Amino acid sequence: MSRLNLTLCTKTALLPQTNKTIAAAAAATSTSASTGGKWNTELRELSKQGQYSQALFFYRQMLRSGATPNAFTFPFILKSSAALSLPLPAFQLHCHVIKSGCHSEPFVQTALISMYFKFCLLGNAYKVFDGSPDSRKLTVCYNALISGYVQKARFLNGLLLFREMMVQGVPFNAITILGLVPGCTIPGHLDLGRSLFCLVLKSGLKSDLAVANCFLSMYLRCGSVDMARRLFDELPEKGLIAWNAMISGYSQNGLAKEVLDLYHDMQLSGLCPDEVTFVGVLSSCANLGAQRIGLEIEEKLERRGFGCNPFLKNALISMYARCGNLVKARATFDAMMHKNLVSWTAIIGGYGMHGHGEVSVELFDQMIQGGIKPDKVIFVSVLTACSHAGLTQKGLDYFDSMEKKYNLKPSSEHYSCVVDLLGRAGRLVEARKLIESMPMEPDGPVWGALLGACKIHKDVDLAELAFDKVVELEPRNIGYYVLLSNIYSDADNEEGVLRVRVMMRERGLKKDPGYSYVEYKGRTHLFMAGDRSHPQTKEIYAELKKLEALKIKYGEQENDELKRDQAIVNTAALHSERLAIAFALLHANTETDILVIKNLRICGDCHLFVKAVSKFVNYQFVVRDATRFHHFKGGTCSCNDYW
DNA sequence: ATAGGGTTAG
Repeated sequence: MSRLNLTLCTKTALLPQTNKTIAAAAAATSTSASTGGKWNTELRELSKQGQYSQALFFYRQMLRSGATPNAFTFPFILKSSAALSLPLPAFQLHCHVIKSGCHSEPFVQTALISMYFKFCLLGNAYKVFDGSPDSRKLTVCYNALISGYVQKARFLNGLLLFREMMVQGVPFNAITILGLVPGCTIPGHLDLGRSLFCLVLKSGLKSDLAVANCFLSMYLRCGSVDMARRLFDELPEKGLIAWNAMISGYSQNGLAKEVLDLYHDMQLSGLCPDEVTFVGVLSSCANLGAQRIGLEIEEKLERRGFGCNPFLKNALISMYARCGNLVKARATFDAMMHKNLVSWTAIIGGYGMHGHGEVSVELFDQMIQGGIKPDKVIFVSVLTACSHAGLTQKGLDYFDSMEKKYNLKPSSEHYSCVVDLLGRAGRLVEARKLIESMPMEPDGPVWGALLGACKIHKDVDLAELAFDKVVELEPRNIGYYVLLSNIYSDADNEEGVLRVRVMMRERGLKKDPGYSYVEYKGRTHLFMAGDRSHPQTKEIYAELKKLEALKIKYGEQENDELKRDQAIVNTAALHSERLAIAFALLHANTETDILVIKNLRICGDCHLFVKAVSKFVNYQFVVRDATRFHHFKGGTCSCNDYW
């Protein structure tokens, strides 16, 4: 009889229909009511598969059948209750634990502790730990407590407990470190992270892959990219997670080129990228305006069956939006079944940065109508959209609604948006008043927004005030010096221009050396003026010569406008751009090619240069600078301003 | 058999 039961159980456990599983298992076990064993096996399966509500249901059946839960039952049940965010059963379950006399079992205790942490009931969690003298000898209990405190932003409590462990002589293990280290990412604790790292090196845990990955992501989250890279390079074996951590860490720190290089290296190493990898890579494509790589990745995603991953969908929306392909961004967005706040933020921000503020506002209202609650991040997108589209009143209304309607405290980032909003509209006095009314200390971007507005509306006096403030806060941000210098220059104030220049020299600030880069086959190629470091330098310079030759061919034509362009090809753009374009021409050889070039100085002469070159070729150029997308085709250019 | 953990979008 009992053998028959066993087969029944295992068979049904494999069925996807859980209700059947429960019924069958319940029927099967009802004959041997007092032994918890088969119940526990079933509970483990349900909990493993994430079917938590079924697990709880099953537990109730178990009690009804008269079986007694034991120390092997509760960990599953407590975990299920925590996963379902049902605090009421949590207390009931705690009572059950006590009733069945399992409360001093270490595994049950740990499960109780972590359950209480999931419900943010830190006091209750600590009481479980404190209430039993044995728990102070157990690594597992400390582990649960430490990781709980760290996850609930109580790093200090976690640290104190870790110290207590050391003092008491309780051994720590890899899990202890994994729980504690993420807390070192809060500002000012990196040194602590480093000491922990030393400790781990001595303890022999360094060979634990998870521990190494944990430190890796700690460094990356703290912005210590170089340190992270060193650690990464030293890893004896790099798993997928290490690559992913490094790639998304670069991506979050704005090192988009490094992301693409690393993605390339990863493929060379024979590892297969997964969803997490692609999220990081796509977000870097967005930053570089590298739509073509983005498109390739989208194809790959479809092939790999990652088409439905919401993280990836959102990354795609953002990538297309930031590359200026609003049509595709919108199509991706519209096709998404379950749009979340991030999806909305991406599309709203996309329209905003390309000057379609009205669409952004419309979408935002639509989102609110749909019952999605906005957060601080989306307000930044909406406010920026309003200011770039000149929707001043609308923006002010939204800003007002943040606190009143949605109980969101504006951060200084929101203030800088509104200063920008007012400033662009020429309401400089109000902008300044807003800054003075801020509940927190205004930061660089806030004063910078005012300075930018002064440039538009030619207010030299206010500009000087804003500059004094912003330079105090960000003395090494060269952009502000350039801005003020331009303001003086617009006002024909030669003395002012000179003063700024002297100031820059005294502080040792130099304009960044000009560089340009082109993306090609998943890699980004960087060129500086006079650069000969590229492996294809020879060919590139040859191509450049051919470009010069074009001018001769061109000069034969009798057309004034063309002659002017020819002169520009000849004399204008800086060397780094020429190299980048020569490289691009060298490699592009299909008619549908779109060359995406990110260029920091696609202004004036360089703009005309690319325009002239595009007359000679069948390719399209998309050049992205700090403020616009420039789309060159057949000698014409259309610009999509962000602003 | 059972807890605790490393990588993901705006």
